[in-house]
Amino acid sequence: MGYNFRIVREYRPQAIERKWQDRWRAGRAFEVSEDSDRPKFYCLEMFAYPSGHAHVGHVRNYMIGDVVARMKRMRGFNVLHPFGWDAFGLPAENAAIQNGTHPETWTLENIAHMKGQLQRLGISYAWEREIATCLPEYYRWNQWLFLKMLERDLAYRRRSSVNWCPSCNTVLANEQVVDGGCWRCGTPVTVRELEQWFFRITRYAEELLDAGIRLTDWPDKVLTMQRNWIGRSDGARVRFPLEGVADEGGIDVFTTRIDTIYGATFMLLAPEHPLVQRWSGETGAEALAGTLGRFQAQDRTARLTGEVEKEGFDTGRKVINPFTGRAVPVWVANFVLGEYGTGAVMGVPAHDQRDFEFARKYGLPITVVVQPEGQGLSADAMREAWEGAGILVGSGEFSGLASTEAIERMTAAAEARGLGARTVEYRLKDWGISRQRYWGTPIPVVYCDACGMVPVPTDELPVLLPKTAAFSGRGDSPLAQIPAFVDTTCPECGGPARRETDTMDTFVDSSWYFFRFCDPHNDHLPFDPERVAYWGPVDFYSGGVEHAILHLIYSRFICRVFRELGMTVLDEPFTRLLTQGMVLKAGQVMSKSKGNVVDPDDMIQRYGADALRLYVMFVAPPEKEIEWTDAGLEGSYRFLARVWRLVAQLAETVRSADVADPGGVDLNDVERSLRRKTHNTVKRVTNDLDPRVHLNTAVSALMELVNDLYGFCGRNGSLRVGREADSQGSVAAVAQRPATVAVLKEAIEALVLMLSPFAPHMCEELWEELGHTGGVAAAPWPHYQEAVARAEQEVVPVQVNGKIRARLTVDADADDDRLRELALADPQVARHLEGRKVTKIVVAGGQAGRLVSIVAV
RNA sequence: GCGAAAGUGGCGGAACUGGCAGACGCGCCGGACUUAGGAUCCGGUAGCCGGAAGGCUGUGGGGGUUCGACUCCCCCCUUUCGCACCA
Repeated sequence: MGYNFRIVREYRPQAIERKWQDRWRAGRAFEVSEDSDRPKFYCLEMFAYPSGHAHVGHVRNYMIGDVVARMKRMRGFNVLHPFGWDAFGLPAENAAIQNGTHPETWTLENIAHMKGQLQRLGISYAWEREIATCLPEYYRWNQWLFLKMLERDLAYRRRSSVNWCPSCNTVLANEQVVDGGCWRCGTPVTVRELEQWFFRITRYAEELLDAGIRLTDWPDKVLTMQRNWIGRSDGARVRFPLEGVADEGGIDVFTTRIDTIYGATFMLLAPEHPLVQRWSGETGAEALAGTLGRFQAQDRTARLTGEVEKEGFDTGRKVINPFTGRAVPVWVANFVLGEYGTGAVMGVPAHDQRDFEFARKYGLPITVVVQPEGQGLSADAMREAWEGAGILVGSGEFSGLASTEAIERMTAAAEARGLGARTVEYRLKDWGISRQRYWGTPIPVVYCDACGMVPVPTDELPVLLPKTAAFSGRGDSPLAQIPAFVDTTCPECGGPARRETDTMDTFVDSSWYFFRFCDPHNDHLPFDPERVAYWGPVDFYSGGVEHAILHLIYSRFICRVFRELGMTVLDEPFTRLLTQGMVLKAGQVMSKSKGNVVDPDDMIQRYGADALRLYVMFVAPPEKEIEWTDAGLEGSYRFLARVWRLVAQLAETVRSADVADPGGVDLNDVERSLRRKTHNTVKRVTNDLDPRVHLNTAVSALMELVNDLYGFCGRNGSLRVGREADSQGSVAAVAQRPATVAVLKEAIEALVLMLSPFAPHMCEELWEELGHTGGVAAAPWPHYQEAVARAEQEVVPVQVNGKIRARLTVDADADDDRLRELALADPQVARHLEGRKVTKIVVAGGQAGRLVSIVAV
C-alpha cells in the first residue's frame, strides 16, 4: 500500500457556491412533476413580501424549509418546494407617492434583488414555478374566485361602519386592527361608513373552530389564538318587551348567564343600536341625541380597550324583565358593543363586574340571585360583583338550582314561552376585503344605472389594473381618478356603466397561492384539481407566528371555498405548521428603521452561504428566537473548514477502498467504535430531522461524529489529518488495514450526506471529490443498522439511595437476579454500602434500559 | 385582569417516555507546532473541598409523589407571548 501525498485546497466557499448554484440552475435541479410511484411531499415556506432587501431574519424561514425539503428528497420523496411573491400591497404604493416610482417597477425590481439573495443562499426551489401575485396571470384568478363566491353568496356588499386607518387611507379588516391601531403603521383606527365587499367567513365559523381541534401538528399557541379569535359563546337570546308599547315588540339581549336574569335590574344598549338611533331622532330627545353623538365620537381605540370611563344615559324607556315581570330602565352605555350579539345586554350588577360599576355610578338597584355553594353570601357581596357559578336564590321557581342546571332549565322555559332561544354567538366577523387603493386586484364588478351591480363575466377576465395612475396619497381610490378604467359598458344591457374602483385585500392573494404552486401556469383555471389532488395538502408549512390569525384563518377558509366549488377535497390546506422564531440583534428585532439588519449577502461574502445556513440552524431550535452573533457564525465556518480538511485529505483513501461493507470484516475495537458512532449518528440525525425538526441537535450530532473522526485518525497510527497534514504540505496516509478504510469510508460518506441539507454547496463538492456522480442532493439518505447503533452489551446503572454509584456492563440477556448479584459484588457499590444494611433492592426496567436501585440504611 | 409557554454554567443551548445534568457550539485557560499565531491540532472549563483518587452541593424559591425528579403534582416568584369591556 504505502502513502498517498495529497495537496489539500483550502476551504473557499465563494467559488464552490457559485459553481453549484450555476449547475442547479442550468440543470433545473429542483423542478418536479407528479409521479405516482413515489410518495409526495409538499414543503412550503410562507412566500415573501418583496419589500426590498431580505435580512437574515427573513431568510431563516427559507433555510429551515430548505433543510426539510433536501432531507425529504434524499429520503425518496417527490418534493415540491416552490417560491413566490406576495407582490401587491401598500408599501409599493407608498414608494410611488414618495419618490414617483411606479408600484410595478418598484415591486419587480425588489423581486429581482431578493430572488438573487435566495439563490445565493442555495435554497432548493423549483424556480420554474415562481409566481407573483401582482401579475395578471395570477390576479385574474382572484377575480375568478371572487365571482364564484359572489354566485354562492359567499361574497356580498353592504354599507357598514368599517375600521379606517387615517394614515394608510384605507379600510382594515378586524384582523388587521391590533390594539386599536393599524397592523401596519400603528395609527389609531377610526370609523367610517362605506359600501364594502365582504367574504362570508362566518358561514364557516363553526367548522373552522371544530376542525382546528384536529390540527394536531400545529402549535397549540396558534390553535388557541384562532379559537379565541373565532370566539364561540354559548348562551341565549331573551326578549324583554317594551313597557306600554305592546306592538313594538321588545329588545333582544344575548346572555351566557341566563341564570342571573332575576338579578337583571336594568338594560344597556349600544350607541349603535337601531332602536336608540330611532329614539334619538324623535322630538324632545335632544339630550339623548347629544349623548349618542358624544359616545360615537369617542375614540374607538379607547372604547375598545376599555380606557374610556363607563358612561351611560337613561333613555327614559322601560322594558319588562320577562322572568320577574318587573319594569326595568333602559340605558345607553358607551361600553356596549353594537356589533356583538344583539347590541343589547341585560344589566346584572350583582354578578357582572362592569354592570356592578355601572350600577354604583348611577345608583341602580343591585339584586343578588346566585350564591356560592355551601355558604351564604358574605358581607362583601355588595361591594363587589361575584361572577362565579353557584346556587340560585330569589329566582322564583328556579331558586335552589345550581347555575349549570338553571341555565338549561331557564333557557328551555324561555323557549317554551316564546321569549327567547338558545343561541351561539361568534366574535368572528365577516371578512371585509375592499381597499381604496391602487396596487391590488381590481374587484370585477360594474355598476349600471339600469341593471345595478353586475359581475364581470368570467370570460372577460382579467379586469386589468391600468398601468398609469396618479398617486396623491389622498383617501380615495386612485382607480376612481382614471376615466378610461372607470367608464365601461354594462355586460348585460350594453349601456354605460362604472367599474368598481376598490381593490381586494392582499390577504385574498395569499389565501390560495399554495394551490397555484401545484399548477402555476394554468390559464384555464386557478389550478387543475388533479394536480392539487396529487400535491395537496402542504405537508410542512413554516412562517412567522404573526400570521397565526390573519393569513392562517383566511387560508383555511378559502380552502373550504374551493372545496365547495368542487376543486379540492381537502378540508385543511396545511398539515403541519412550524412557526419559526425571529432573529434579534442586540435584543431587538431587525428592522431597517433601527438600522440593525444583517444582510445575508455580507455574511455570504465573508463566510459563505453554507456557514450562514449552518449557523442559523445550529444556534437554537427553529421555533425559538435567536440572538445574532458574528462569533457564532465564525464558529460554524470553522466547523465547515474542519470537515473540509478531514474529507478532502481522506478523499483519495476513501475512494480507493476495496472493501464495500465494513459489516463483513473483522474490526478491531477502535474501528468497531467508529462504526457504532456512525450508525448512531445516522439514527440521531434522521430522527432529529424527521418526526421532530430539531435542526440544532442534528447539527451537534454531526459535530460529534467529526470530533470522533479526528480522534480516530489520531489514534490510528497510519492515518494523519490535521495539523501535520496541513502545515507540512498536506499529507494524508492510506491506512494499512482494509477494514480501517471501509469503516472510514462509511463514516465520511454518511457525514457528507447528512450535512448536505445544511451545507449543500460544500457537500456537493466533497461528494464529487469522493468519487460520486449525480450530485449529493439526489443521493439516498444513509441508513443505519439498529444493532450497530446500539451497544452490543447492556450498560446497567446501579443506584445506592438514589445516587448512581456504578455502571455494570453485562450481556443483554443477563437476568434480574444476576444483575442484583453483580451489583452487590461491585467494589464501588460495596464501598457505599459499608456499615449499612440493605433494605431493598429493585431492578427497574424501562425502554431506556434496566437499572438496579439499592436502598440501604 | 384572563389564558398559555418558559426559567438549566460566563453565553447560545442539550438531556426523547422520570434513570451519569450541562451533549454540541461560543467564550475563556493551558499544551503542541511556530519568527509569530487572531491559523491548525490536542487537552481543560458548574461551584466548593482535595496534590490526586475522590467527595459534597447544584436545573428560579418552597413543599410533595418516587428506589430515583430539570422532567410528574401543589403553592409562590420572575420573564415572554397571546387575549383583553364579547355580556
